[in-house]
Amino acid sequence: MNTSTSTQRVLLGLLEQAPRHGYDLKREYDERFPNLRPLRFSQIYSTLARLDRDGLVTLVAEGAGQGPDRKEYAITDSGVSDLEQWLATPLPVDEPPRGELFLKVTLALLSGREADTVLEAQRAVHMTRMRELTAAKASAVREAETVLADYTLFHLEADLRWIDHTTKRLRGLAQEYRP
Amino acid sequence: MNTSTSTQRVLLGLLEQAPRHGYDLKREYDERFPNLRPLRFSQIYSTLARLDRDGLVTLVAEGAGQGPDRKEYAITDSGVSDLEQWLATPLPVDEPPRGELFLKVTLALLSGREADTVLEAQRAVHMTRMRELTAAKASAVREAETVLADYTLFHLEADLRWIDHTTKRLRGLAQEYRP
DNA sequence: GACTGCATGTAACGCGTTACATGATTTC
DNA sequence: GAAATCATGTAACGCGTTACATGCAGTC
Repeated sequence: MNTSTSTQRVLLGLLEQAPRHGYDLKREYDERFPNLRPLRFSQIYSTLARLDRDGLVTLVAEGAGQGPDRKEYAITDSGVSDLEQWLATPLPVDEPPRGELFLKVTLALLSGREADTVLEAQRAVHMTRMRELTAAKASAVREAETVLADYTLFHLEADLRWIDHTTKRLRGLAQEYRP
Repeated sequence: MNTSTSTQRVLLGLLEQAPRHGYDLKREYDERFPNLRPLRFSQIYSTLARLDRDGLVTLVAEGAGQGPDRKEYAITDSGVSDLEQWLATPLPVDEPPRGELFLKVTLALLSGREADTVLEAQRAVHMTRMRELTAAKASAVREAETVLADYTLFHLEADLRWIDHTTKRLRGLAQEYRP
């Protein structure tokens, strides 16, 4: 079962700590990962349903508890080994990039538009965002926040380097596309 | 109409050069962007159908030509302005990251597993991939290839920096998660 | 007659988003 | 009694993937 994604694994990881129902999972996710891509309720419930169907998770209690009916799920053995395997396997690094910025530049050049301004505009947005993030990082309370901010900052920097690098090569690229 | 994605825009961009049918679009994409995420036929056809439905593209000829029936599409005025707006608008840069590696480290720490080995394993994979890409870049024929390789290389480097950076902070993070 | 290449799709599924529906309990 | 919070979902859609279906034309 190597098909599931990191969303499924987060839920498995949280359920490994203790059985929980969907609402609690959502709250704990929001609390622990406020700066990661948010998870909606609907996504949590549908992901739980799939995990259940695939035997990585089991319904251990239903209807009990205060308030409306709740469904408490627990991780299964096969869920634990799935999680373990995920942790042990590095992220794939050989996937071809989406290259949205590259696409923009290429399509601009192909159609004889100004690719320069595309890169300049992106550069400005990146600079602004880096300043924001640097400020946010300085006032961060938890170390996890700064570590995550650094992740984004490093990649924004990588983009900036590429933007500058590519700006210098625009003439050569243009010739390649319109010979 | 700001909803469409870069896949839609690539097709629009190619169709702006000349009307084409799906099969040709696929071939031209493969030729021009062999190192980007591949587009399947099914995706091209369904994307074309959506573009048609949204008025960004129009069917200009059907059935004509040698071989089986073909459907030739042309970009519309509204398609051109969509493309232009896409080129003029920088990529959003304020979206929260997916942070898969961050998630792995966090979940490892939460469950008392070795987060160190997670980062080490990832580091090794990254190093290997960087060597491969550097070699590929050296033997690249087109400048577009090297520019795209640089994009990936810069981001692999950013990941590596983050991996090293985070490795040094593991103790602090661990304390934060298990107080 | 079989195979390859050309050309177009459909079906089913995964994952994600937005919007909506349903009820029960707690609080004012 | 109204409103907020708790808790669970469904429906419809977008985009992407894999697998499968169809049928024509030219080649061996």
